[in-house]
Amino acid sequence: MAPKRTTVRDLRRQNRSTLLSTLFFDGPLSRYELSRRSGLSAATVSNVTGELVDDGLVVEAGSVDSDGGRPRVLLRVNPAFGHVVGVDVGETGIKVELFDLSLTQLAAFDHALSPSSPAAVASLIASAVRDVVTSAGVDASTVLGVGIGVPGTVEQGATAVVHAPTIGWDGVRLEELVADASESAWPLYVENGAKTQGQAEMWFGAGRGARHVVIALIGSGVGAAVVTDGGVYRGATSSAGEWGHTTIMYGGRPCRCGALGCLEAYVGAEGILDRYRKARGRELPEGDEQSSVAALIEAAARSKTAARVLEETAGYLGAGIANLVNLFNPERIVLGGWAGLALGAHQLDRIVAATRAHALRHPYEQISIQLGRLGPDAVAVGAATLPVAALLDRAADPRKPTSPDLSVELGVPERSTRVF
Amino acid sequence: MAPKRTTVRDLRRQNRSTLLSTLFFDGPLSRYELSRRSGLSAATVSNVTGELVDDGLVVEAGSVDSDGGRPRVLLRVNPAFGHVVGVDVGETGIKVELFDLSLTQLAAFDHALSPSSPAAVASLIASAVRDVVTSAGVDASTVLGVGIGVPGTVEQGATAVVHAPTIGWDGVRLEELVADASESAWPLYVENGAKTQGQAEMWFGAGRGARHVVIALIGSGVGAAVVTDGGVYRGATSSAGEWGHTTIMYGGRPCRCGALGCLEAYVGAEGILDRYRKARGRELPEGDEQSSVAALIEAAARSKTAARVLEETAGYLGAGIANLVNLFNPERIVLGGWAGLALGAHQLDRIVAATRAHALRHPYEQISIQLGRLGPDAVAVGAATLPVAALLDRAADPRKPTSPDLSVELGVPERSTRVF
DNA sequence: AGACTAATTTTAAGTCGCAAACTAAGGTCC
DNA sequence: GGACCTTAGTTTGCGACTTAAAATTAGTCT
Repeated sequence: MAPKRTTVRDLRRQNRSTLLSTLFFDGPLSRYELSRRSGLSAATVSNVTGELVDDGLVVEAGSVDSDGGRPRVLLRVNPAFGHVVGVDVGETGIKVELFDLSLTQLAAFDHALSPSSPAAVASLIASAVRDVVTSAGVDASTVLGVGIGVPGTVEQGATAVVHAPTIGWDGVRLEELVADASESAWPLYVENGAKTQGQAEMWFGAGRGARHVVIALIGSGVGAAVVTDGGVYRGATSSAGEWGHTTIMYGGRPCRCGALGCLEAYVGAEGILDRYRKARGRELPEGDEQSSVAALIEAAARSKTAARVLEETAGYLGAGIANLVNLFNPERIVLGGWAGLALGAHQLDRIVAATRAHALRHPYEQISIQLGRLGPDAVAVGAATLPVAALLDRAADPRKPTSPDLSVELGVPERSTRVF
Repeated sequence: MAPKRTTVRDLRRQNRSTLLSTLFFDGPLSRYELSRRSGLSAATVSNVTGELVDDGLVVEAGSVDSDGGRPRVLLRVNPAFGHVVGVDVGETGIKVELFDLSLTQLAAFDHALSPSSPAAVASLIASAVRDVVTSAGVDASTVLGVGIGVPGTVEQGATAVVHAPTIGWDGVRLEELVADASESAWPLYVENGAKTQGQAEMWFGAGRGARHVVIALIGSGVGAAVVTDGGVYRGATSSAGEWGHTTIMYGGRPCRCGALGCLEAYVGAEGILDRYRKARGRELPEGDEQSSVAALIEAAARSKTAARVLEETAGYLGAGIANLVNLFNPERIVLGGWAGLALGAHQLDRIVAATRAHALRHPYEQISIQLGRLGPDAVAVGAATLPVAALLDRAADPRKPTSPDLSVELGVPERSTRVF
């Protein structure tokens, strides 16, 4: 409630952050160009970049002719300033990947995960992170933080609390568990996997350049990451964006969440296959969800039943997307997730048509609907962006608190929420 | 795209704004208390408030004993610093109200409005504003701005463009039309009526103190104002929050927007009455929508049909609210609009139960569902808050551009978007 | 009246960004 | 090859800002 005070020190912090972020996203730039883009005077740019270079965050990267004058010296974020780790906790396994600051992958580990206690998962995460760091020959002290994407909602507070019904977690203090299981005191960032995947699409995929985007993710379940004004929208307790459990057919099919008529019950892989099974009147061939959905799409070329199920799916999905369009008025919709990409590849026209039929004309005219561009590693990459976002936001090593006294006074360790 | 530069001047502006806003919302406060709340040093508070007093924005307001020391001098926003006008453009008439800076109503005019051209409406607005100002004996030069709430979406840009299908407006540049029809050059703020009403509930009604709120408005149509992080959410082109036209029953009742199964077709007054008509099998007695809905609610005590229609309505409405809960994860839902208040008064328990049935447990547990507290003037009051918000945001007379050169350079006149 | 307390104001110091002057590093022209 | 131009980046001097500490002000208590 207390409005945040603004001191003269925040100026510099903010300008550091602005310049560092610009360098990060828009590649090597000269000081001159930085001045032009940020509106800051050349003098200030010179000062601030000087500091950033002294701190090792930024390095010079060659120079470029300048139409008959002193050549411009290019600056860029130092990829070797530090490393970040992204963890994707899935329902059947965990992925751990190590990146440098430019999010170039240096090493990756996969671990199968049989259902086990949160503490066991936490200690697996801790040891896998340590392994991936040592296996890449990276000095542990250069790791700036570890981002963890989990399949459930994450309450951000003094410590992150995870609710993930699909893996039986309810109120798991994952951040504490992992910290206890680790020897190193790397900052941990726990976030919903759909949100980390969305962030990855924003930074490196189909969301680049836009400020209002909804990334719709369809796999076995259905979720969404809502980006408003360039930042992932979290709501009051970080569980915003539960698109899969919005009602699209009042009184309709039962959903695994217990309610009736959720979107997920119609367009989630499980829902699609179940509808196909019913329409077909007999069991599907054996196989996991991904291959069954692929088989369904392939069958649509010959089978009227399969084609009709897919058409209906496109209709439901379009209506669901239209709801997002009407409520959030984004400039772009990104359709992702393995099932979303599969459906999109064969039914995008139909999906778009159904969206148009259900959305209001004005917000509909603003959007473009695109397929996601990132592969199955997007959750881990997105998780790894979390410590990077903290770095860009503070323009300083995220491991050192800006002002220890203040954070004690506030009671809650400050954590970045803006990401872009 | 260009990140905003921050200069040392912005510091003072921001601190002025912080202190002025604190005084506005939290009533008379001493400098000492301001220092405590803002975190600013006593010296800065003294400096800044001194300026604000010199500028006439703030006045002293008595003093309070201080347990045996120098008494605290209370400060408050000067209600007489200026006046603001709120206009509610409805489908059947316009309301124009004049307020002082503390949003105390000084005068009000109502005009019936038969369907007429946008230009005619604009000139009626212009003359009604002039009339209400002169009739209250207020000096025209003290009017800080005019807020206009309209029944449609408003694209905010260089000039506001209104799309309001219910009154036949499509792409009306209302701001320009009103400016042309006025002699005075008061700043105009055009905004969707649901959003202004939501803002009124946030400042003075059931939304006070919360930062993530959805104000659901049910009248003849259905809309919502979504407040995220204390500010009204607008989306990419300001048409966010079109809750009424989200699909809740795929393939269901036709809606006046042309789509099938919109929430509005089920819980908007028109939709309710139409469903009642069909359930009853014969025409309803003559009467306008408001009295017909009142009659329906009254009939529910005796008539099973009427009771069932209301129950069903509560069910649909609860599912619609649950969608808002799942997507936005607010801390509070405010149910408003004349039909919303009428339904809420008699069916709140049922609505809450239906919401619980359709929402995910975690976000559901965060919310409280309340009835709106403001009456039919809320749209006009909310419209009048727009120039006040601009004043608080800039902590300076909103009629004078902060820096004319800069706004020319930017191409677009800066307009406040944060409101709280 | 004098001591004491607590709210403001004044003062001195340090930070910040900016405009203008200045330096660096290259090219062009003769 | 040297005078001169062009463009990039740095240094300098200045005004604006916040802060901590000291001073002042305005009451209460004995």
